[in-house]
Order: sequence, then C-alpha cells, then structure tokens
Amino acid sequence: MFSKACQYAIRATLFISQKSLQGERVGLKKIAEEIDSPEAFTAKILQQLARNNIIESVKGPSGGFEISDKNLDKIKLISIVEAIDGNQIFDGCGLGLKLCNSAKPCPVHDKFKSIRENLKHMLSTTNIRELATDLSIGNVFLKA
Amino acid sequence: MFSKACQYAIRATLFISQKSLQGERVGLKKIAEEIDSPEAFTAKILQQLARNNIIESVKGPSGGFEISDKNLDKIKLISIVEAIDGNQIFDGCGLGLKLCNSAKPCPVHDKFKSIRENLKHMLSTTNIRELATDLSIGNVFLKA
DNA sequence: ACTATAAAGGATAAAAAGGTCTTTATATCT
DNA sequence: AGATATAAAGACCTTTTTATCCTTTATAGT
Repeated sequence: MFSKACQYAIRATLFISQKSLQGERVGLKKIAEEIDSPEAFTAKILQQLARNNIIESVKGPSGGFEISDKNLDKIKLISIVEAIDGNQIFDGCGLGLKLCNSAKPCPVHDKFKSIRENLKHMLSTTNIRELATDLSIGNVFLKA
Repeated sequence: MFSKACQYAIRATLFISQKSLQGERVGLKKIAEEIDSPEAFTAKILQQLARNNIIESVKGPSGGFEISDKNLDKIKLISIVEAIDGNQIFDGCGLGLKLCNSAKPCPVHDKFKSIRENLKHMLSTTNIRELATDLSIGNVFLKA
C-alpha cells in the first residue's frame, strides 16, 4: 500500500505530535527508538517532512523535531502520504495504465474507483491531533 | 497498490481469458504486445501464473497460454494478486507494524480495516470471465 | 569565543524490484 | 528422425528503494 518510507513518516509524525501535545520537542534518536525504525533512514524522511512543512526541525542543543499546534489540526494523513509517496496510489490506474479514465477505462476501473475514493476520503479527513490523542490515551501503538 | 509484476499479471490473464473465451490459445509475443508489457519480464510472470495453476501453458508449435473454462469461473482477481504479491496488502498493517490487531492496534488500524476489507471483498468476488467478457464487448481496455 | 549537541546534506552501500539474455526442454510437422 | 516453434529455467543486468556513514551547518550554554 504505502512505501516503507511513508509508513515511517506517518509513525514518526504521530510520535512527534504526541510529544508536541505535551509541549515536548523530540530528537531523532528517540523517534527512531519509539517507532522502531532505522535511525539514519528516518533522518532522511524527517528532512522531507520538514521541507514539506509538515513538521519543524530545530538544530543545536535541546533541538529536535516538533509540530505546531496549527499543524496538528491542519495536517491530515493525506498530506504525509502525498509528501512521501505522491498521489499515484489514489489517482493512478490500478492496472498501471498510463491513461485510464471513465472514457477509456481499464477492466477494473469502476471497481477500483470506489475503493480509492474511500481511501482518499479517509486520508483526507483523518487529522494528526486525533491520532496523537489516541496514542496518548495509550490504547494504540507505534511499534509491535 | 500492486507491484508492476502483479499489474502485468492481471492484464495478461485477462487477455488470455478473452482469447480462451473465443477458443484461441495465445503466445507470449502477442500477449506482451496487447497488454503493452516487456516481453521477457512477462514470460517470467506467466511462468508464475502457470505454476500457480491460474493459466495453462503449452510448449511447441501452436503452443501458448490459455485458461480453462473451469478457471474462468473459479479464478478471482484475488487469486492473481496473492500468487504474485502475496496477501500483505489486505492482511498487513497499514503502518508496517509486524504485529497489529484489534488487541494491539496501530493508530489507523480501524480506519484501514474497512478499506482493506472492501478491497479484499472486491478482489474475492470479481471473477475473470466477467472481466474478459467486458473486454470482448470492447468498452474496456488493457493498454493506454 | 568555545564547545557540545543536534539536524542537514552528500556520498556510498545493500537489498529488492524490474527487466534481459541465453540455454534447455517439449511439442508439432514433415 | 530432423527441423522448427514455443515455453521453462537460470544467470545476469539495471533501476529504485531502503539504509548507512561522514562531513557541514546551526544553535544553545558556558
């Protein structure tokens, strides 16, 4: 479904969000530990998220990553997915045709359409604060 | 969503099915042309499909690939996807957690669950004869 | 100003996916 | 039996994704 980079991106963003809700900034090392991801690779992904204005980074001692209160509401899951994986997953053809639309559809065009719309809708309406709050409550997890 | 190999596999199976409906066997070269896929790579995929008893292959002159009348009804889209990509896409965790279930869910477990169930249901109920028939009617396509 | 800390950036490496080529096996036709 | 057409199998190559390492840049605290 999503690339590993994207999965790490979502998990990292949610962990940073959880910390930001508590007013804490958090560093790479801690993030990688808490979401069980390779540290150096995670660093690259956090860079991408920062460049896409999803999270903010602060260098130097007591630096790290955080997410603004505004972004906790503004950023939806779809923002992360688009930043890392692009929009192929909800806009591309399920069978890989370059050109596939209702005028010239692939054999599964309609069947896929509703599923991809569901997915897109879910990603567009799920915001980060909501998920981070669930995390704080403690009944959902970011690593196995 | 699906790997390229899987997309080619579905397109190839549907083209072979369409030909089998007409009582014709079809060779690799023709298949690759009609679904616009790399020939040698397609050969590998057809081998996998044959080993998984989705299609049948016949060597020698006037050989090629076909799908039995029985399989036209028995084989669903999900059979192809599972043969090529495995079941990670509907059974795996959306955020990549090794262990993610209702007892220890990731933050998007429930939201993904319904989407993955929809997808699985669609793939499980869509059979090949149906799609091949649409192809023969000529209002859906296997290449752009 | 100096030092320690933390992220950014660039080069590189390893693994997986995508794709090709050559040889072998099998069937058909004469 | 021999020639030919076709898929199977295995070795190989290329590109993309995943991952690591090292150097540079920024910043806080002393």
